[in-house]
Amino acid sequence: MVALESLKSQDRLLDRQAANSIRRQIVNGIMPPRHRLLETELAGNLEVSRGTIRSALMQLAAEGLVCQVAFTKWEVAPASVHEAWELYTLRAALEALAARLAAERATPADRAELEKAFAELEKAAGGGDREAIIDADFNLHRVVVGMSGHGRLIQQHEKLIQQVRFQMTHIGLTARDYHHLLEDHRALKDAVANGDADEAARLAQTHNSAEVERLLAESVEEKSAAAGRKGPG
Amino acid sequence: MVALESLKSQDRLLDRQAANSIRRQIVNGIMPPRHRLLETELAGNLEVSRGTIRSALMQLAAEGLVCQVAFTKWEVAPASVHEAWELYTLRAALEALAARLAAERATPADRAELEKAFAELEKAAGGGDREAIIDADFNLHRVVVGMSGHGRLIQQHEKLIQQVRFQMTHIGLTARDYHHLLEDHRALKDAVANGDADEAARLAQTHNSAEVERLLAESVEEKSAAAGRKGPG
DNA sequence: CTATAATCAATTGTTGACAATCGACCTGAT
DNA sequence: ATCAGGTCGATTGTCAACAATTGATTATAG
Repeated sequence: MVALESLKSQDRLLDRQAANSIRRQIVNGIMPPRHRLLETELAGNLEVSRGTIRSALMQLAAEGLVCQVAFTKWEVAPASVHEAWELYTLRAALEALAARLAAERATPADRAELEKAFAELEKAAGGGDREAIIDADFNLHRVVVGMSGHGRLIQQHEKLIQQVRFQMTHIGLTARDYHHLLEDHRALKDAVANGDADEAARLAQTHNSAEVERLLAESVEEKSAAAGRKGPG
Repeated sequence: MVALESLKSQDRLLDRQAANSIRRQIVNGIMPPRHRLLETELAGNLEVSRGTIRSALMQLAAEGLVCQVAFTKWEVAPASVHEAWELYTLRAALEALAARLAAERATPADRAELEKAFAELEKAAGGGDREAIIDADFNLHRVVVGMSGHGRLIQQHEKLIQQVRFQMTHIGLTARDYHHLLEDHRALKDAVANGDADEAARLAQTHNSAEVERLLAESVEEKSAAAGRKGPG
């Protein structure tokens, strides 16, 4: 199965593989924001030509993980509260649409997959493994979006998720307490499964908006703390 | 001014210029949906190397105007009612968010630009030049989105608009009567200018949803007409 | 005549060399 | 000491040759 998957002609291409490798390093925080990327260095590390690396970097730029300054340099995208704000507002809008469509079109198979994804999240929350919870969380959202039957939405959302993960690891956005997290997702799941499109859209919207609020609150906190440290001293 | 614009290092790059050239041909309907693109041919026409063309095609693929089949071919994206449906639902979601943000953040300069864009639309509608009306329409939306101060939203929207134009020219989605079109936009403009965020979001949403409805209605019409022609004959 | 396998031309994928550009460094004048 | 200008190394942009893959064509066996 895995062997067959990896033979998809897309993943055989060297530039895709290179992009995957670099993407992993960015999303997992190995390459920090603003980290400079040298084509020659990457080409050496991954043992492909510069042209191939160039192609990979262009893909990552289209995904918003890398920035290009023409004739000058490539660098890992910046991380900031504003970037995170952009991502969450976009995410709220896209997931609201996805939830609405998913609720309208849910098939029995979809509902089963949704329940399974939620059960995984429940299990992870019970276990308390932070990384597992985050994965299960993202995966549940991915399932909902997948149910929308909206190709562009699915694609955009996937890109968005990668960017969110990147920002999360560097902005240090902490997860909410697991009880609220679980209940939020249960409500969303139920609305989608019951075909209540308006409610599903509303929940998806507010779920993400809540994250934005927390983000901005934390950033104000940090700012005032920083001001306190270096302010009237 | 134009000279300075064209010196922006981005537009100096050959692959960007090539992408712009090909994009124009796709969006203006010179290259029809599913039209095959040969790297060598394009390279010959535009007098650049194949590598440069390849880079341009990758950009256009990221914009959704071109599809790639690995090891096999490039072709212009397909046009269909489903594609158009995806674009309009996405557009409704993005423009609703943009309108909300624009209403919340509008500055006097923004409001002036908005009024100007609306005046242009009014003038075009009075003139009756179809192409001019479409341009002014898109431009008004562009201004609203620009007011959002949301970089990713602006970028996504621009890509979306290009795809919409492409689908429009091939699906043959006709413009609504100018009176309704104008009043819709006036209402949106006023809501944004008055800072009524909820109303602005609602209007942006419904304005686009109405287009989807018309699109689907027309397509059903066509289908039944086609069925009638070849059906019980 | 059909189905299967081998062949081949057309096309895309990858590479290394060459050209253009930029920013840092150095120089020298005011 | 500061700032304008020039030089140079490092890096990105572009190209043309080479390799790999594909789908169509042809040959061949049943």
